[in-house]
Amino acid sequence: MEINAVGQSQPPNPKPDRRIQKTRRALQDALLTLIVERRYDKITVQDILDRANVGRSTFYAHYRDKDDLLLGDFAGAMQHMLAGVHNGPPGEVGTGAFSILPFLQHAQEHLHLYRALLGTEGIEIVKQGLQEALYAKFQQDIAHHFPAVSLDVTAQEMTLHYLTGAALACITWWLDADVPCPPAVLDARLQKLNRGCLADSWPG
Amino acid sequence: MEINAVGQSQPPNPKPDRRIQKTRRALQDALLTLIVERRYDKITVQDILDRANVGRSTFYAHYRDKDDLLLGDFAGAMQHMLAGVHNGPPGEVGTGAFSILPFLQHAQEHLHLYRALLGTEGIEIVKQGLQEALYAKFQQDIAHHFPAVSLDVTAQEMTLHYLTGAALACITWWLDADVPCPPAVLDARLQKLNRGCLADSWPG
Amino acid sequence: MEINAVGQSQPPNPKPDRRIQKTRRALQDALLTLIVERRYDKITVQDILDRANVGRSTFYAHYRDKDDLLLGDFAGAMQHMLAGVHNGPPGEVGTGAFSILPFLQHAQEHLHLYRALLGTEGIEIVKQGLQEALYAKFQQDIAHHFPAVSLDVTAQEMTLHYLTGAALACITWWLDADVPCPPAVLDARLQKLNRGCLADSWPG
Amino acid sequence: MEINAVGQSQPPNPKPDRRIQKTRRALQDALLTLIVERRYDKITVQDILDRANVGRSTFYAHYRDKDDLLLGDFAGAMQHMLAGVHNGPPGEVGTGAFSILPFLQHAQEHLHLYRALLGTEGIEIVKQGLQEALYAKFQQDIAHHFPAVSLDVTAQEMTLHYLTGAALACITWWLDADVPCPPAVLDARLQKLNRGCLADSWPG
DNA sequence: TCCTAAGCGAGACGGTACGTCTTGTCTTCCA
DNA sequence: TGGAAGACAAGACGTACCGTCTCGCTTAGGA
Repeated sequence: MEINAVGQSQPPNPKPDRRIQKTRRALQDALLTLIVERRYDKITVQDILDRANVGRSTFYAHYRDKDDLLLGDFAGAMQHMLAGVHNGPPGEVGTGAFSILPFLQHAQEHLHLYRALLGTEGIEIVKQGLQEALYAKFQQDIAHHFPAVSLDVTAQEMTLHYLTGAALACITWWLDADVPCPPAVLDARLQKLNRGCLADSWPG
Repeated sequence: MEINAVGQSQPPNPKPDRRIQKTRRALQDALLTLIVERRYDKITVQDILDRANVGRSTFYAHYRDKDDLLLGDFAGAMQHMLAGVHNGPPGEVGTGAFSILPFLQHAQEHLHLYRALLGTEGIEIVKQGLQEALYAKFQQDIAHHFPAVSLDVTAQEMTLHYLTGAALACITWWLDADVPCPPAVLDARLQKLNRGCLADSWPG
Repeated sequence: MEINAVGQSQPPNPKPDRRIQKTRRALQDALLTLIVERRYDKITVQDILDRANVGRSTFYAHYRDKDDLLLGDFAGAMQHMLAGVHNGPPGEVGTGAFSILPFLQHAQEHLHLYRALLGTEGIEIVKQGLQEALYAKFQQDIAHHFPAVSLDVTAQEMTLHYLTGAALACITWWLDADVPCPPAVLDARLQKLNRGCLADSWPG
Repeated sequence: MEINAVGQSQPPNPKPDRRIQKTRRALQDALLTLIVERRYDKITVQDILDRANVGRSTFYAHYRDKDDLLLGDFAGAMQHMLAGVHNGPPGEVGTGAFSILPFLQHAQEHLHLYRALLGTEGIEIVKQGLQEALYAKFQQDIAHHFPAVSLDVTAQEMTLHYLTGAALACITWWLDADVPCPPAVLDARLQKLNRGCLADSWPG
C-alpha cells in the first residue's frame, strides 16, 4: 500500500478516500498536540501512533517519517506563516518593507505551538524554512524599496543573511520571552533596525 | 570507574594519570576527525570508539555521552573561539567594537571543522554556544563604546539578539560559501552594518 | 512488542500467529543445538540469535532472558519427562512404584541432550525441576503403595527428599557414565534400593 | 606480581608476608559476609573489593577468580566439614558408619553460612565438593562395615551415588527448613535409611 | 444492494544504537 | 623498586526506536 508518500500537495488526487483524510488528520493533530507538550526529537513515531490511534503500517503508508509528517502537514501552517511573511501591503511604498506583522500576530495567537516550533528549543528544519521565506521576502522588499543598489552580489547576499538571521533571532527571543511586547512594537523596531543597517549602502 | 564525567575543567586535578590524558586525547581527536567527515548526528559512539581504538566502557567512564565529549573537549576549542571573540584590542576606542576578526581567522584556518560545526548543517548546541559568547561580547562592546543608552531593557535585549543573530547567520553563510571574502572584509562589513543599526538609538 | 513473556502455556491463544510459532521454534531449536555443544552458561543470547537467525529485539519480545527460553520451551521437553515420570502403569499395584522407566528410555534416546541438562555439568534449574517432579511422583507412589504410614510429617518429608536426591544422583551418574547399564536395569535397581529404605518404616 | 594463585595450601611458604595474610583475610571475610547476604552468583568481584577495601589487581594477585577465593579460603571451612565427615570414631564397629554428626553440628552452629552454601539456593561447586567428600567417606564406611560385597563395580558405584545424593538432598532440605530436627536425629535417621538400602545386597 | 479492492489496526520482525555491567589484564603511581 | 590502585579492552546485557513486513478485519464506492 503506497498511498501518497509526500504531504497532501497532490492536486491530481481530487477524491482522496474519506478514510485517508481521516487518518491524515488524526496523525497531524496528534503531532501538533505532542509538539507543544514535549521536545520534537523526544517524540517517537509510536507516541504519534498511540495518540492518533493509528497502526504503524498506516503511518508509513502516508508519510516517509516523522519529518515528513511535520513538513507535509505544515505545508498548511507553513503556508500561513509564509503568507504572513510575504504579504507586504502592496502599493504603499516604504511602509511594508521588512514588515512581518501578520506573521507575528498569527504567532501570538498560537503562541505555544510557535514557541515549540521556533523557540530556542524549536525545530531546526522549521527555523530554516522560515529563514528561507524571510530571505525571499527581504530580497523582494529591497528590490522594491531600495533599488539603487551599489553593492556587488556577495555583499548583497551577506546583507540579506544578516537581516534574516537578525529577524529570526528576534522572533525566537520574542517567543521564548512570552511576548514581552506587542507584535506591532516588535515589527516596528525590526523595521527600524533593518533600515538603519541599510542606510549607508542603500540610501533609498 | 567514574573518572571525570564532565570536561577537563578541574584544576584540583593537577596530575591526571597519563593513561587518562591519552584516552581523552584519542577520543577528542577521533570525534573531530569524524565530524568533518559526516554529519554529527550520524556519528555513533561506536564509530568514535573504533576510530579512537578505545573500549566502550572506557568512553562512558570519561564522558556521559557524545555531546559531553563534544562540549567537554570543545571547552578547549570553544575557549579558543571565545578568547578570539572577547579580546578586542583594549584601549583603542571604537576600533574593536563588534570585531570578531581573530575568531574568523581561526575559522578560516580550520575551515572544514568550523563548517561542520557552524555551517548550515552544523551542530545546534555549538551554534548556541557561539551565540551566547557573541551576546556577551556585544553587550560588553556596547557598554564600552555606546554608553549613551536611551532604551529600556527589553529593547536592549532585542537589539542584542538582533545583532548576534545577524552575526551568526553571516558566519554560517560565510563558512557555507567557502569563504567568499577574506576574514577582514567580513569583519569590516559586519561592523559597519552593526554600527548602522545602532546609529539611531545609540548615537555614540 | 510484548508477545508472551512466559512459555507457551496459554490455552486462550488458540491461533498464535504463524510467524510467532516459527520464531519460537527457531529459538528453541537453536538453544537445544547449542546446549549439547557447550556449557549452558557459556552460551550467550547472541549465540542463540545467530543460530536461529533472529533479531535481538525479537528474542526479548518472546522471552525475558535465556532461562525463560530454556524453561518456557522445555515446558515441552519437561512435559515429556514428567509424563514419563508420572505415568506409572495404572492398575498394577506395586509394580510401578518408583519406576521412572519411560523417562529413562527417553533420556537414552536423547542422551546428549539429557546429559547436557542433567549430567554433572548440567543445568541447575532443570535438575531442580526434575527433582520436584520426582518428589511429586514419589509422594503419590507412597500414598498408593505404602499407606500404612507411621511417621510424623517431618520424617516423611525427609524420606521423600532422601529418595528423590538419591534418584537424581543416580540419573546424573548414569548419564555421565554414558549409560553403563540399560534403562530397565537402572530402574529395577533404583526400585529395589528405594523399597529397602522403606522396609522398616513402611512395612507395606 | 604473582603471589600465590591457588589457595593457601602451599606448605613451602612458611612465612607468608604479614601484609599478604592481612589481604587474604580481608578478602575471605568479605566474601563470607557477602555470601550470607546475597546469592553467590550475584556477588561481583567488585563487591568483594569494595567490602575488603582492596584494589582490583591485588585480588587477582592472590586468586585466579571468585571461585578460587571461595575454595581457597574454604579450604579452611571445607577441611572442617570433611574432618567432621571423615572422622568416624575409629574402632567402634558399626556405630560410626554413615554418621556425619560432627558435620551437622558444625552446620547448625553456622546455620546462615551453611544454608548459603548448601541450601537450595546454595553454591554448586560447594555442593559437589561435599558430595565427593561424602562419597569417599561412605566408600570407606562400607569397606569397613559391609565387607561381604556381592555386587559388580557398576552396581557399587550406583549405590554409592544413591547414598551420597540422598544424604546431600537431606542436608539441603534440613538447612532450608531451618533445622526442623536436632542434628543427632537427622544423623540417626540417615543412618537407618542408609542401612535399610544396603540390607539386601550387603547383609552385613 | 452486493462485492471487491483498498485502507486499516495490530503488531511481528530484523536491525542498529544505546548506556550499563562485569571480567581479567596491564599501566601508572607511590611509598 | 615492588605492590596497590585503578584505568583499560572486551564484550554481553536488556532497552528503545526505526522502517518493513504480514496478517485478517472493515469499509468505501463502483456495479
